[in-house]
Amino acid sequence: MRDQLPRYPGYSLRRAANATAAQLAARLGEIGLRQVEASLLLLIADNPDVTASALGRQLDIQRANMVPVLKRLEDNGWITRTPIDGKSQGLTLTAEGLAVKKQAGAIIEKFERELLDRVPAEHRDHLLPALDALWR
Amino acid sequence: MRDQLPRYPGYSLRRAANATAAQLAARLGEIGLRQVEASLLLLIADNPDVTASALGRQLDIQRANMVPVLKRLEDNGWITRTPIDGKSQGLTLTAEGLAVKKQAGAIIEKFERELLDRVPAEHRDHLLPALDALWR
DNA sequence: TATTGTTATACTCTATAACTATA
DNA sequence: TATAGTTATAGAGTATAACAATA
Repeated sequence: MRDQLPRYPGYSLRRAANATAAQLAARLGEIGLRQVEASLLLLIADNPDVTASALGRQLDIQRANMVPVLKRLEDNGWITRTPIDGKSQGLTLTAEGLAVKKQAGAIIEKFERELLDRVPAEHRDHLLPALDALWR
Repeated sequence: MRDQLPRYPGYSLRRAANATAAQLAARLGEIGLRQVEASLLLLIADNPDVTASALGRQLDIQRANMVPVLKRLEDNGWITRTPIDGKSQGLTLTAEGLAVKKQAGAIIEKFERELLDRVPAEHRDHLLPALDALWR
């Protein structure tokens, strides 16, 4: 079929993102994690007592949509909430949460290494700077 | 906030794809189109009498999920279906569909040009080949 | 047997509005 | 006034199973 769409970088960007996201989702799925949950565990590990709102801003996820995601992390015993003041609560990993975070981190590190390996060497160092220009 | 995620090309790939997709969606929304509809109009224009199944394979969209999308294109009078054999039907743009396709094509061309312009010159030519390696 | 088009369904992701309580 | 957390809800996008008709 005649298809000019792959010549568009924006189109290929989306296809590449979808393809790689599906691969990572499959790997994280093996330990019962979704991508957003893995991202949250990594962020919370590096930022003890972070608030749900701050995490949402960092990941571009609306406050309202954080609620069910964090509830699942809490129900699994991976995070705890401690009051900061009357309206904010700090999120911190439990020991179990830290163990899962380490697993997730290892999966992600391996995935990202393999992803970069698939990029031809002459283009490899250009990928991240080019992507950065499109969203940061 | 401490955030190591942007150092991962796979993460940045997804963030960049989300950010740029949102921008294109906004522009296509001004003429009442979603991205998948624009892609379909472009593909059908280049492949008269293409089948729904073939389009789905090309865009990685399941047959079942093509039904409501194509129904909307048909309800708007942008495509017509003509029987090929007893079980297949060819899709072709109407004159109205072609007019909308041209508008969509112009929006996409402009969007893609501006997207590439945002990538620093030294990285620009590497973006598409790097992305291609991740999904094609 | 494989393919096409279709229906039904469910799950995820995302966006918006609104509310309470607190800073 | 602005922010944090929450509830409810609606719209997309996506995945699976199943079916009839046809190749």
